[in-house]
Amino acid sequence: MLFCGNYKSVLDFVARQVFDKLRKFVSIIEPKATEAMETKIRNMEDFAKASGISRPTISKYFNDPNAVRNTTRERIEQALETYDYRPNIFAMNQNRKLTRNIGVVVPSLADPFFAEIARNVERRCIDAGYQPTLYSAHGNRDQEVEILDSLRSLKPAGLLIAPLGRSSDKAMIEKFSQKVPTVLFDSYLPDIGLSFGGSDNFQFGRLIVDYLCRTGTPPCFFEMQNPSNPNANKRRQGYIAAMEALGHTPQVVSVTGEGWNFEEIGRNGGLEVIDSDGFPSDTVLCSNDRLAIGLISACFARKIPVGFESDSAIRIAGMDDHPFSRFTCPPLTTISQDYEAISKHAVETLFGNLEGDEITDKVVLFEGNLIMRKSA
Amino acid sequence: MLFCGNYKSVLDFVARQVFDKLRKFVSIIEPKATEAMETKIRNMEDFAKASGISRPTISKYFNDPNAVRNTTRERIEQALETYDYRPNIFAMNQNRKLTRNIGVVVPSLADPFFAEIARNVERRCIDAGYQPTLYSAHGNRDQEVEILDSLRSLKPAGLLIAPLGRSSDKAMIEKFSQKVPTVLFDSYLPDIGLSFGGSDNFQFGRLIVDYLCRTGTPPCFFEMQNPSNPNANKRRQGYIAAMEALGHTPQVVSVTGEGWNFEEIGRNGGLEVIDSDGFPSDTVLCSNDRLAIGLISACFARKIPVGFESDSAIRIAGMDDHPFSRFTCPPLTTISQDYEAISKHAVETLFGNLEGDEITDKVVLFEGNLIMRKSA
DNA sequence: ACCAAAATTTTACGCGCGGAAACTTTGTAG
DNA sequence: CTACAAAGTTTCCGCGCGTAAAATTTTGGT
Repeated sequence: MLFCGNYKSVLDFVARQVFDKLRKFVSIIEPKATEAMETKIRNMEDFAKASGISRPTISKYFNDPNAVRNTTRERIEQALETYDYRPNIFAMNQNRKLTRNIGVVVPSLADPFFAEIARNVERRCIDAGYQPTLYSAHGNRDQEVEILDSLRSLKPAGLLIAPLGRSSDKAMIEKFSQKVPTVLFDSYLPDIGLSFGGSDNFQFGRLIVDYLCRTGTPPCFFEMQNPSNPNANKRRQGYIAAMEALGHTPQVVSVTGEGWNFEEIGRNGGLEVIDSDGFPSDTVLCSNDRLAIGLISACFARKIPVGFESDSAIRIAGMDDHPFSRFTCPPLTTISQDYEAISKHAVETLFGNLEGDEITDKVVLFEGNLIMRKSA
Repeated sequence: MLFCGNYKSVLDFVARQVFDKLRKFVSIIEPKATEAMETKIRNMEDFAKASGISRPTISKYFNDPNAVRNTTRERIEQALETYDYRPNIFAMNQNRKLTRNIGVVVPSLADPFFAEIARNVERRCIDAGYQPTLYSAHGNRDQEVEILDSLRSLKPAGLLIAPLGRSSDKAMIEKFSQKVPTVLFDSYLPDIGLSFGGSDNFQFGRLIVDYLCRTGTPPCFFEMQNPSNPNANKRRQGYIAAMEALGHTPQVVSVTGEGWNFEEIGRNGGLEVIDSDGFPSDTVLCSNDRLAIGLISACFARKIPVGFESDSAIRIAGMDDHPFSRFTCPPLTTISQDYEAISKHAVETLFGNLEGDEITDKVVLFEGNLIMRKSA
């Protein structure tokens, strides 16, 4: 017999011959083989040895499975199933300039709206092969700063942040965004980050004012005096513009209150208004659903029937399509935010940029949809 | 002049003399000094050099600030302010057997109850000098498994988990808890983890049944047919025991529904019951507040007035003191869970154990308080 | 069957820190 | 002042992996 070819193919050939000869003993051999498999894989080197592939190649595979040849990838993935090895993420991230960590920051997780959008964003990050870590500023400027501060040491590949808004430390966020690719969502901060994606809050006003005027008395606008969220201002402006376009006089009712307990503020503010002069219109458009929930609660307390039916005394509408707004009494008419579109924009813009795409739009606004329920 | 003492004290002496001579130039020197300070501290070695303390001591300080002498700690902390260096957490955790990472896992962040308790737990971890990372299983068994799986690679010092409950992969959690100190909260899994702390759901039933019976018709019990959370069973049992103790016949109304959309389930189930035979009592105790919110919504849809007043047709009570339950129409009478006590127990038990304390109680139950509002 | 291009292997170094060992300085007590 | 334990310093090694360069092998197409 003549051996031709490189030593590897010769070895392959010999190995196959030997294995065929030994096949009848396979039942005896196998227990030993599994025993050998049990030898703990402690690091990439062990795994490389066990899988018969060099460590640098394994390393390449974990950084990008497509960076290795198909056949190699298959061999690695097969070995991976056998030995269930996973690289030490601390050692990985130590030398890598760019980790696959993504910081996800929202102003308040106690607000189901943000909980929902955070969930959506999180899922998308994981699906894209990144590792999101979720943070909530709990409505607090210092905590937002603290989060960014501790985020630095995670060397994140990117940041997806819904800023607190007015109370954010904009300089801090801007500084951070210059080091780490950052995409904003929900709440806009001028000239910060790669891009911003959120709802067209101005359009919200037009949409719902049109509807409310078409079906009854033109609405007044119910809001917090010093809204922490810039969206509230856009919404007020949208309301005013829409009213004026229709030839009505805008009427804004501002109530005091600090912080993020919007339901509480809406309720207390509502009670105050009701107990003094009352609302200037029998239709109240609230700056957001949570205020509306509080206001509905206040109306109930004062036995004022809410709804669009003839036996009702007041119509109330909100904005956001908060997860709970369909369970208020009556269910809340509102404008839905496009959760999916917003989270999709944020994630895809960030990852697109990380992979070299150009940013096409600095600001992307998504339209809301009118959700008609019983309250207005 | 004669120099006596070791070379360090001599140097110190000389340095002080030199410095005093140069004091008048301090305004000239300082810019240079700050310039020197700007020399980027890239690692612990640089920082050690800059602060004039050896690297191993710096290392000790970061692992436990109390492990170094007071004067040394002050010097380090002063240098820390000057140079704002922070150790590379990846390099730190690579060699340390025990990180300061704490995994915090809740079944669903979209539920404000868990959002709230998670916030509480998070805060306590940070205050204790640990680094919590928050995860939500989103009501999904696979995601819970996935979280624990990816948590492994973070080498967490401990795990604080509110399991999904019935649908949890108990074997997985148990296996995990044998490697990582684990404390359960909210939802009990027998014989898993160091300790469990949660509400005494059995007592909830007694408390509210007593109240409802004292003030009106004995309640029926409204629940999901296959509650994913074991607390629901305890609550039913508590209801039944309390009713029997008072000589009443317990009546349980179970509605179908899967998942974590409790409001939806409560609403649909409520509509179904109302539209067929109606509830067996004019007082309905709901297994949790979210079901109650759904039921109130159903009653409103059918124009059934809810409340304890004479013009009402049905009384509804819940359990949890959900953040929104005070804004329902009418505000929901319920049993409050002791968020503070539960999170405190979880955190303190875990950290106590990490620092060598013995576990005193495997199971700790906290009593709820009756929150009387208008709904019952 | 041959050859250039692509992929893999070999070899070697470094990241930033933890931690051990042997030694020196410091603080405190007798 | 001496003695001694505690704290700090020096020196060294290793963790698990990224990454670069050079050598080698494999691949795909002619």
